[in-house]
Amino acid sequence: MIPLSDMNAACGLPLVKEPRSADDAVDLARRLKALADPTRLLLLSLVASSRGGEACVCDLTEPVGLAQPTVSHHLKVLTDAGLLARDQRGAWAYFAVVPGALDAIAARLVEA
Amino acid sequence: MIPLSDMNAACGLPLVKEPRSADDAVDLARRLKALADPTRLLLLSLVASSRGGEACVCDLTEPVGLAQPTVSHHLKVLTDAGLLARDQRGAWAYFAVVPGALDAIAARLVEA
DNA sequence: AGGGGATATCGACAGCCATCGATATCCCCT
DNA sequence: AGGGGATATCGATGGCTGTCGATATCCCCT
Repeated sequence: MIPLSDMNAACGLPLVKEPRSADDAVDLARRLKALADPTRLLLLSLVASSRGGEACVCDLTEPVGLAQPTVSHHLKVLTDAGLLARDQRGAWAYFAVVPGALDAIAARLVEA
Repeated sequence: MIPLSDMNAACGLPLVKEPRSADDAVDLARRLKALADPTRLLLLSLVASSRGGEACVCDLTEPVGLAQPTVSHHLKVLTDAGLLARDQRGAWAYFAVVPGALDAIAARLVEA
């Protein structure tokens, strides 16, 4: 961590508090990219509002009006970003919203 | 607004609450896209942590390590998304974070 | 009026991404 | 074992986007 005084000296910008670190920006941007898509926001909302808080791909394909591989792709993006949890039960894959995941991102958004 | 019962009948998905509307998803995704970039998160943070809560382009070019047109482009994206306010004072353009803009997006993220 | 500095716009280019059809994989049931 | 259904992966494609240099615009100062 570079001291605030050194950063001021380095870039000449008068700071009143520490700006977000570059690493934090990269990581947060990666998670926000997963959310910054209408289809994925819709999928997230559909899963969250489903009975039991979970849904399988076959339930989601028709509401979003996209082909099955596309829906599967979006669910993978959301899962890789830590927003959805995947639970395989027999031939079906059930997806549920990871508790607190959205809140954590929202908190990082407003904290700085 | 389609009643919840009708939506259940239409898509067969058992819902326990209303999912996010498609229009809301499109609008929120548009704003999140503006945030889903490391450079723009860094710029936002740099502006917010600057003395007086504002900074001009010439102050931001060096900290982010990008060319002036690129920084200007990112600031325009953030301004168009309602996250930054532009104030022209003489030859300089000062940018400041719009109060409550980030909080509003964070709130929409967790509300559903 | 003219010159110099700060910012915005333009055109181009490379890389990423959403989407699809086709196909592969996996699981259950008979 | 084999068939059928649910899901994941692959390859291709069109569109979007981050980046830059060059240029235009605007403002101040002399």
